[in-house]
Amino acid sequence: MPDSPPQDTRTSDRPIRRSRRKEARPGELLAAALDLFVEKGFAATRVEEVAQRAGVSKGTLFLYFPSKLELFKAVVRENISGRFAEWNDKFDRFEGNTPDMLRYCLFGWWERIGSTQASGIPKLMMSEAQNFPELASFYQHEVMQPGNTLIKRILQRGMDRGEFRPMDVSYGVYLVLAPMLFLALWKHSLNTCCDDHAQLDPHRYLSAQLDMLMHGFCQPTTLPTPTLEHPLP
Amino acid sequence: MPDSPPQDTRTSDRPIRRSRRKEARPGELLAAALDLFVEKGFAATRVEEVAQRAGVSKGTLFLYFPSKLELFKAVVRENISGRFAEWNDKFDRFEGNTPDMLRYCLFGWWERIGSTQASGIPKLMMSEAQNFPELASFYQHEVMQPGNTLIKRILQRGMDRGEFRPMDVSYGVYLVLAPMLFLALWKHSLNTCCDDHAQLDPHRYLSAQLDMLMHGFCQPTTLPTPTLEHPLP
Amino acid sequence: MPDSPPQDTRTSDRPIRRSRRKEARPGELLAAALDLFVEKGFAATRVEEVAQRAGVSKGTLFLYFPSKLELFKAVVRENISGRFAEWNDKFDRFEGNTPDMLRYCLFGWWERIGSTQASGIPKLMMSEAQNFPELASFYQHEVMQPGNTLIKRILQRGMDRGEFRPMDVSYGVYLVLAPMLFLALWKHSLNTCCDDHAQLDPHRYLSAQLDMLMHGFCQPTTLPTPTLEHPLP
Amino acid sequence: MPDSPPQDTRTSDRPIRRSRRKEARPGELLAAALDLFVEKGFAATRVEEVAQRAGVSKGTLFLYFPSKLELFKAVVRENISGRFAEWNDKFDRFEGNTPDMLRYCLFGWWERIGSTQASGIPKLMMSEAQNFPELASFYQHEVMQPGNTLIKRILQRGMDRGEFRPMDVSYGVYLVLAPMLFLALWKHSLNTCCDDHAQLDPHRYLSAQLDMLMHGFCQPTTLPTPTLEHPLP
DNA sequence: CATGAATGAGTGTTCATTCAT
DNA sequence: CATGAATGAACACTCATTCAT
Repeated sequence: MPDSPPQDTRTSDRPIRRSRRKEARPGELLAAALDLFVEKGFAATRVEEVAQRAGVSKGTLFLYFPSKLELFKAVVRENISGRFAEWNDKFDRFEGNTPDMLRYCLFGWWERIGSTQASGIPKLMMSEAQNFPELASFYQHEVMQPGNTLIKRILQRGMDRGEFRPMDVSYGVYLVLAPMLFLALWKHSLNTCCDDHAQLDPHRYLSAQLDMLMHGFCQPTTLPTPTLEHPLP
Repeated sequence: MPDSPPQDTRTSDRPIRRSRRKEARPGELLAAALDLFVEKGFAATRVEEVAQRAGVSKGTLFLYFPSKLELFKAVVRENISGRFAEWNDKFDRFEGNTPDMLRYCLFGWWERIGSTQASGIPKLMMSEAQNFPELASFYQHEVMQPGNTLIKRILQRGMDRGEFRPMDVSYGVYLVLAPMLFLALWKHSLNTCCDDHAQLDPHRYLSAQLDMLMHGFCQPTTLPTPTLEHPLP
Repeated sequence: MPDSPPQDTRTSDRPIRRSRRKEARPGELLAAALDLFVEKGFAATRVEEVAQRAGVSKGTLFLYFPSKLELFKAVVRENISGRFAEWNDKFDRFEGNTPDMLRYCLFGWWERIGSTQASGIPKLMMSEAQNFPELASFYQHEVMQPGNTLIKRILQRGMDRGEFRPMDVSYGVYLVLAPMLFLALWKHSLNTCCDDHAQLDPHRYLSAQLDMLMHGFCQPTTLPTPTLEHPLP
Repeated sequence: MPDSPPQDTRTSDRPIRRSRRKEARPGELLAAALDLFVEKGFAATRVEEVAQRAGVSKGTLFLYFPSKLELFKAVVRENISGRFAEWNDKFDRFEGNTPDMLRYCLFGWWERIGSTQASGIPKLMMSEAQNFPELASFYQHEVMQPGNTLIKRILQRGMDRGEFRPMDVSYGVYLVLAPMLFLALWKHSLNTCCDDHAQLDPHRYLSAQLDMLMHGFCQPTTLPTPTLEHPLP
């Protein structure tokens, strides 16, 4: 998410439409593609529908993205991988205790990704990875590895500072990912599958899961005060 | 742990030659279909490949199943919905305390479904439900509803017997489903996505999750002794 | 060009239509494909048109040939490469003098290939080889090499028997190919380009070219009596 | 052998700036187009690539040539048809004997066209003519007819002067064209098809073919001394 | 009962041509 | 003059489903 490019300054004397076009087209296509990929999956999404929803023709789409696969990669970069730089930065500058850091991380994820359409991408990958090896390896390198590394760094920090008990971080990662994954799936699949749409309050769910995690992770001395006495209403 | 296979009892009263034919073909087809649906998903599985793997021709498949969709339904019935009768039975006859019942339920699920190919079906539904509404409503009625009902009955039993605190069962259901879902996804997608194949021991994972659940569900007095002091190695 | 396969003997008691179908479909497709490839070239020929002309649907074509490229290869094998075995055989058993052999070779080529649609294939390759490398290497291995080898064997035989002067056979090959190529091009392109359709009698043209060749190739002693005093009417 | 380039004389009387612009762009485009048309054929050449190679945008190309087809026509005019005026002139002023004239004609063709990229155009027409009727008729009128007429005039001159035997000129034309065509094809296709790149020396090939032709065309009295005793090394 | 040949609608991608800037 | 963004028709190939044998 770089700021708007500095060209804008010398753009000022040019007609606005032209310069905005240059930004607008791919953006609209990426948004349409995100929606459709999340709704239907990679294979079932037709490029023509993406183009239509973005208000352009099929040919125009291929002007900006050389293939459906590259379009998908661009969607992932725009919505997920692009965020890791910022998050790693935040990690480096964070000064509080590690349980707070973990809490901050999960809630931050919810704000930026989990609560948006982007949370549909992990769901999508679950099923399409097998059928599109190139997609799988792309996602592995650009999302899973940086994400896992970030979580592992948090867990390691906790252990280094004596806040967390010694643990196998590559296992701990799963325990952190599980609630995120569940929320994403719930948002994009479960609630449309289940007829009684029990309202699952994401913040409360995350809080409860964090509390549970802390019981497993933390030394008794640093166990944070549970925000909620018990996670069930 | 699983009972002796129930087929034997049912088989005795059927004429042997005819009935075995009728079972044999569909049985092989269902097995092949389960494998392929789980591996590739519903849409990406080609009926011809199912037929080939079962050793019959494409035409023969359509002799037994009028469409790809019906084939899928049959797979689900064979592997999941067919089990609910037995489980509801067990529930009715269960005499122990409810935490044990929940534990028994999760581990039983793991033995019969979670550890088998059948656990790929929920993963599959996550993505295909949106594209095949008839599939979604079928799965909703034949799997989600009976499953949720069963879990709700357990939770309700716990509350009725004073073992569980009062709770919103339609929310509690999610907390029970979450670890099952996570294990299924881990088995069928995550471990193939993640490069460092951290060994996730399903039994230990289920135990740990159960302990966490119990902290949330149980009255302090009935809180079961945690099997593991802490869930991390 | 193998004989009809021996299965035919046990076919006798089967309904004729079925067994003939098995032969008929690919045959009709190959014929239609030959016509269209020769008329329009490889790239410009649409598989759907091939199918239509053969009286089947597009899908059926792909039932017999996995791709347009393989269809083309099959056309070439059916019409050209398949003949080389027979010709090499004839060469081995030929007992006359070499000038006669060469004459026999050129006229034989005209009867079997030159005068048929198949003579359009070399023309086609001239232009498509650059754009379809796989096609080029296929043609190189299955047509050019065997063909050139056959001609070189003839030239070598002539030299070995003292009928031909010593020569560089890889150059001599071109002199033999040139009139064949010209006839093929004339048949498939030139006569449609030229408005005055001067009738070029292929037999007379070949005879004249052969006489010219013999003046170059032969020892004065074996120079065959020119069939025509001079090649021009 | 070629004269000093005639452009210089024509250029002197034109205003420099404007005309150079007008020539420069189309000139680069025509050169790029010739290369690509010859390499890939008419249909397979993309106008965008032509523009790129000429260093201009696709839109600019269409500024100078209203369509791909007109671009091709311009290429042909620039490289082939434009030469006929000069050649007819030379014919009118030629004073030597007709066999020499024919020899001069063939070698002149080789210098100006055969040895350049332009010799790829006849090859190209062989295949594309069928698919682009407008192209075929253009080529027919602007190249084939003038070319054939020129050759016919030479043959007729030979007959009129008693140097050549009486012949059907519309057939004789083919005998003159054949070696030119073969050389052009060899240059642009055959040598890239054949694995053993036998070096074909164009001058020697033309000489040999001319000698052969003379045996057919000439009255014994005017039969020119063969330049080479026999055409094979 | 079993086969496998036949179908045809559907999809990702290319490219000549147009036109607003 | 020059650009390059936009278009949309075209095409190879796939696959669930049917049906004659």
